[in-house]
Amino acid sequence: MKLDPRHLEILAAVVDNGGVTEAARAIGKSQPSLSRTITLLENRVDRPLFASNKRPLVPTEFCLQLAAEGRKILKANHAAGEIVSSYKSGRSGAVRLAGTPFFMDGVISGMIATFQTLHQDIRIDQSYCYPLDVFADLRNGVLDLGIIPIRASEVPDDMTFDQILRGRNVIACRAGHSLTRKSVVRLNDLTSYPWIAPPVDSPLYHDLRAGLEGIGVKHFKISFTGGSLSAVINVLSESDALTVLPYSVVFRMRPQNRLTALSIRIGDPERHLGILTLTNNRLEPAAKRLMNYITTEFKSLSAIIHHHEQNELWRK
Amino acid sequence: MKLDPRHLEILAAVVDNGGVTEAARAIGKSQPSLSRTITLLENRVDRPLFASNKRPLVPTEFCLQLAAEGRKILKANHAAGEIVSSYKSGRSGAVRLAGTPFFMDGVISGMIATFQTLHQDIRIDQSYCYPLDVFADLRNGVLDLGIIPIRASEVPDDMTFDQILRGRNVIACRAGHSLTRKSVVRLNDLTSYPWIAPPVDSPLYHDLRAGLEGIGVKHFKISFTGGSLSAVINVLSESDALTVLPYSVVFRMRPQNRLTALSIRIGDPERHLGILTLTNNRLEPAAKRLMNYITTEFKSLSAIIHHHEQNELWRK
DNA sequence: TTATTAATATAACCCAAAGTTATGAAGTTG
DNA sequence: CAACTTCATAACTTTGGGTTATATTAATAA
Repeated sequence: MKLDPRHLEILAAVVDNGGVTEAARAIGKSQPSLSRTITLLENRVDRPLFASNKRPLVPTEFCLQLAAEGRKILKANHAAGEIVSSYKSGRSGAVRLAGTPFFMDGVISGMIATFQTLHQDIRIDQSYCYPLDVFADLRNGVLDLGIIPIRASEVPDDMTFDQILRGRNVIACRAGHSLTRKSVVRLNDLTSYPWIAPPVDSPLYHDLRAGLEGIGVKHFKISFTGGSLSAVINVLSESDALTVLPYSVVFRMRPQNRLTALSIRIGDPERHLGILTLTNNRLEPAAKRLMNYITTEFKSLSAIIHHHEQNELWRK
Repeated sequence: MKLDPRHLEILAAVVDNGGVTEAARAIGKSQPSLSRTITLLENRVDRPLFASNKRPLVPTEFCLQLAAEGRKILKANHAAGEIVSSYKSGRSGAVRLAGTPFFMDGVISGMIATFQTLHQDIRIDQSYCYPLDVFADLRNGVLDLGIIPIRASEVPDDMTFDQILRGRNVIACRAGHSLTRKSVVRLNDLTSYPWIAPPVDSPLYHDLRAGLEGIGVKHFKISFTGGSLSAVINVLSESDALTVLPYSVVFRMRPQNRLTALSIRIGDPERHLGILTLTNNRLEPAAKRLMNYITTEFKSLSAIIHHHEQNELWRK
């Protein structure tokens, strides 16, 4: 005997409200509607649900048992509604984001941490990849947000790019490096130190080569390559090696006092950090929330960096 | 956000069966029907339930959460179905029956006890009343079965009477009463003992008066009246008093060896014990079951009584 | 009993949607 | 890329839930 779960819901409402009139008011339907549903259900189960000829409807034992099941259905259905609105409002959900490793580890992961203290029910799946992979993953739907440095002209037609930070790479070295004491850094200074290279397929690596060549540096020795940001930082801070890093990453590590940036800009000044999304793929509210959060965080980060530059770095 | 519980049921089925095709087979509907339900639900919740462009349908996190609720609904609904078929088959239910107190206590209650060991899920609401009340209670639906002694001509038009035992009242006294040793009981013998009268509004009381007057007894002293069967039995067995009881009641108490019946029939030979029901009121299967049980029990009781009469009582 | 009141049942209608079959489109697999 | 499987769409029918208006009926008061 297969029943309509809606009928059981209504039955529960009628029993719990002591009659069809009240129940109708309670669930926002008309009295005749409920009345007929009850009759229909009675026919289905081939048995009366309420004592006949009683005006404050008095449920039979049988009816009470069914109503109990109806109550369970009502409860589960309500829970489902809660889930939906929780996702709708972005209180729950899952966001899949990916980005270049050094940015992710150096800046984004910290932001994600604070974001998650605010939204425990939003799950974040973070992965690392370079622009070309981000394009592919966004397109086949395994990714919601991509955080990458890119030139405006490189943004594919089907994607939207929201810039969050002006791109700027710097040459980084350990705090207290002898180069930091020089007021002017010459090319010779750069080539005399070993270099740590980011992963070879990363934009940073490209910037390293192109940037150094751009300022006339042709030959330089690479002492270490690959690995994660923390590996690079470790090597960098324990040696006199140089590397190229996004300035924001260096800036964020300022409190640790392990590295510093030389006042030499390097890399493509047209490439900026931003969030890449599929234009036609309406974002989950949760993803939108995270995106907004990161955007505003970067706004204040930019402001602080700007302020800092005015007061300290360039005054040196 | 109010969802259709049927949609959640179907969602659960699809998730649990790994696709619409299998789910459709499982719940006995067409594949397009489920497919469209899913799309409809997706529109309602304004969010995809399955990853797009995947052929063995892969549910989203969100979908899984909703499906979990759907599973609860499915379960409750199934339980409701079980309740219905349990009532349908008469395995569960409630039976309200009433009858004259002495019959109920003396015969019926014992039968109910054994019936309930067979059907624990059938609740029995027993009460006591006399024919006129039984008529009324059957009519206003507070009673399913009435077990009363009645003449065929007295059965109301709207009721059905199924005889279960030929009526016969006897004069009862304690076992070992001096009257039992007399081969012939004369009127004088009857009037010289005190009488215990059943409740004044009972048929038995009427039988007592009418019966004694019928055989010429005009004056007799009543030493005790009212109370329940057990009170009457107690008084009867501790004294030399006489009373009128249904023979079946006396017979059933035979094993206790507390009372015995004199070989004098008394009362209305046209009035028989039977089960009274409303003709147009289809009985609950549970009630029908109890009715059948009582009927067959009485059949064997009659047979035993008959056998017993042939061999013992009337041979004295 | 009868009149009043409140609750429920019925009627007649409309429309959303569930069910169907037939068919098209899109992944998956060899 | 061809074959296969699985899902989506189209077009149509039918069920039944929603509505308002109205009739019944039970409880209550007079």
